[in-house]
Amino acid sequence: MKSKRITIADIAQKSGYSKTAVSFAFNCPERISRDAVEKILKIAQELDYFPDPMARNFSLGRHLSLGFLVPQSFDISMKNPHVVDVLRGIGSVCESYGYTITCIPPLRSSIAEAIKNATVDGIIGMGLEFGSEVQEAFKRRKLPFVCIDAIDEENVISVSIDNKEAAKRQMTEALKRGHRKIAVISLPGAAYLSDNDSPTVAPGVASARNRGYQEAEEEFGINTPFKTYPVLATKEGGEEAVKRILSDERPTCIITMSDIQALGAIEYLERQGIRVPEDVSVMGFDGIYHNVMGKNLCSIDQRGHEKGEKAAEMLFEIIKGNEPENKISLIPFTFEEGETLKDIS
Amino acid sequence: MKSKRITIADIAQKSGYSKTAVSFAFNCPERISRDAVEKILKIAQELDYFPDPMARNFSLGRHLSLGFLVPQSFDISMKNPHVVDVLRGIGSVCESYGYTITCIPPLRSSIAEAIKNATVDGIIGMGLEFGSEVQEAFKRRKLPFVCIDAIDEENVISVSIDNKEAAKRQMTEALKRGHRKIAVISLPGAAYLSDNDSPTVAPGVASARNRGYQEAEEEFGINTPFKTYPVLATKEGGEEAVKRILSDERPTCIITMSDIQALGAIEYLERQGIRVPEDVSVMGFDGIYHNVMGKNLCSIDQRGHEKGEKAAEMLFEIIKGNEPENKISLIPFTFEEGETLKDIS
DNA sequence: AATGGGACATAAACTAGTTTAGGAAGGGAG
DNA sequence: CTCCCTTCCTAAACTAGTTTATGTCCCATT
Repeated sequence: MKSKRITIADIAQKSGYSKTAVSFAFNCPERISRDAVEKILKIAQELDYFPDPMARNFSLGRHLSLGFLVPQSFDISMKNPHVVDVLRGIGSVCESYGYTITCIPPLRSSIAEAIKNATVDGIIGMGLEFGSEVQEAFKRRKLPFVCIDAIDEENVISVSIDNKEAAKRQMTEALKRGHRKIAVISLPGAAYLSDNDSPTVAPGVASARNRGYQEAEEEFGINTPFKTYPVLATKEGGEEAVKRILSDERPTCIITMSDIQALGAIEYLERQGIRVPEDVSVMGFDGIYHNVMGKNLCSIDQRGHEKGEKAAEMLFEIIKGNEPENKISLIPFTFEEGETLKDIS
Repeated sequence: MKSKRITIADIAQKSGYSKTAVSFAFNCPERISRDAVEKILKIAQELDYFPDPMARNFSLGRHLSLGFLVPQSFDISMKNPHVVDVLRGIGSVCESYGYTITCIPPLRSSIAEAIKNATVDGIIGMGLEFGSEVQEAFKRRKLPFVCIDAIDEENVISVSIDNKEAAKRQMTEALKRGHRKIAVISLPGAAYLSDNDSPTVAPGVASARNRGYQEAEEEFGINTPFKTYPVLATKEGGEEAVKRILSDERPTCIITMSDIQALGAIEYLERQGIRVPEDVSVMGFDGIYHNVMGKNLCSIDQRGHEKGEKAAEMLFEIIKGNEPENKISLIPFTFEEGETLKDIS
């Protein structure tokens, strides 16, 4: 007794018209007599029929959806407001195009598997490792693709800020204020692979930023290099990194690669009775928290929303068939003054 | 010269096997000789072929994606961390099922249109108005459907906290601390339609909460009713409401229906030199901000993540064909003490 | 030699729409 | 009366896969 679903053929039969006529009644009523349209729609109404959008999209060779490939598990990714900001930017563009946004988490722990199964017109990746399986998956699917935060990667259309310059600015601001003992809370995974680790892996934002930090130190003539503590871009990551930092020599300034790490760091420090910025300065990165524990967070604003918007717009261009003239699109960043960075000079 | 895409038929031809064999090679290699599988996969590799997931899903009558129907525009919705929290919960369940999450914004400003075009196996709606077109759209699409925050609505499978009780608790805590001049920052849209406004519209969370506020007042024998200021659940909404509140008689306590409204309210108040809680107390609702301007925000924690998880799990049950025994699933809430609510008794 | 079973392969139908190419009918012009 | 042009409509092919029902071949039993 499983009620087979009603199709265009049923409506055609009941109405005495052809499938073509029914299709036209829904999609281009002007190509058919007013009379026929009315009859067909009436019968459709009676039978609670509505054209199946998947069959429709399949037939038309489209999906009406853009994919957002999240770097880690969905749960972790969405805990980072910067990722949410980017998604929001993507979403607002999709909305204006009448597209949905498909959030694509790793499938069976594999990003490549997820790409292979994605039913979308194009994909925006963020913080992606370009391992060979991922490249292979994109190659086979022939899916238009834009990457956020994948500078330095050849042949990838990407959107990001100038991470090296932003990091250089961050470090410079700390050095200008007299800080010399500086710890860096960094990012995990591909992000800290150096350029020559593997030719198929993108160096990622972290190594670009590390170069920026180095350049700043060089300009100040400093040769005691900063120490890095790579952790996930989560509050817990920030806490964990601070624990490790405190078990080493205490720095005067902690530079983080993510506001949410800075949040975790500051909360942990204050719980330990270490005041920010009186005892330790902290700098964020992202520009998503203007206020942390009652203090304005000093940070780099990298306009997540704009990054998302730009990536989505570029992707729509590619889907339309227009290759963008420049592969790398740089979004301007700004340095955000804040109370969490103290002048100790 | 438009290169037609490679299909299973091309691989069948080149390999000398049938379409069936190619299909089996990818999906159930054990049903075909080892030899055939190898040959077919080799040719597929050479031609950069991979089965089209949309055609696959279409053929199998599934989508491998759950829809998340956002209440307002995507941009506004995602600015509210509570919505993000819910989405995160949905996403983590989808991820474990190997599903993607399709975020569905209104299509051409119409939620009904969006539903009609959604290519998903089921939909989770949040804060939805059940206007007749929306009901009609669901009826026609025969899509499994779970609604978050739609208590009181008959025949809808829903997940929420007990909004009336939560609000009653909120108001009671304010009254217990001696507050008598109380302003309520409420929610917009369907949310403040009373029960008899229209039979096709869900009364929504706001009216349930209003009943809770009233009950609390009655228990305290108060007959000067609280005044409500309905605005969007955004920071800007909170600011706007406070402006209006301040142009009326200044209350001793502002109860909001959303933490993000509370955030906007507190920031605006402090910018005006009005201290929280010394001059005015503020209560949030959601339990997403533990810290606002250096103060612990007093709020109701409604476990957005759990709401999302529960809704997704129920939806997967329905998709499997198991109707849930109880239509309404209540998630427990907790009252969060905080420094923004002062005892003035 | 006939029978049975397992392994392997495939033709054809099926998913639910869109679209192309063309046919039939009717009306107006030459 | 013929020709042509609309208007209205439809058969059949097309989207790219899966699946059912069947068939063939080969080998081991009776």
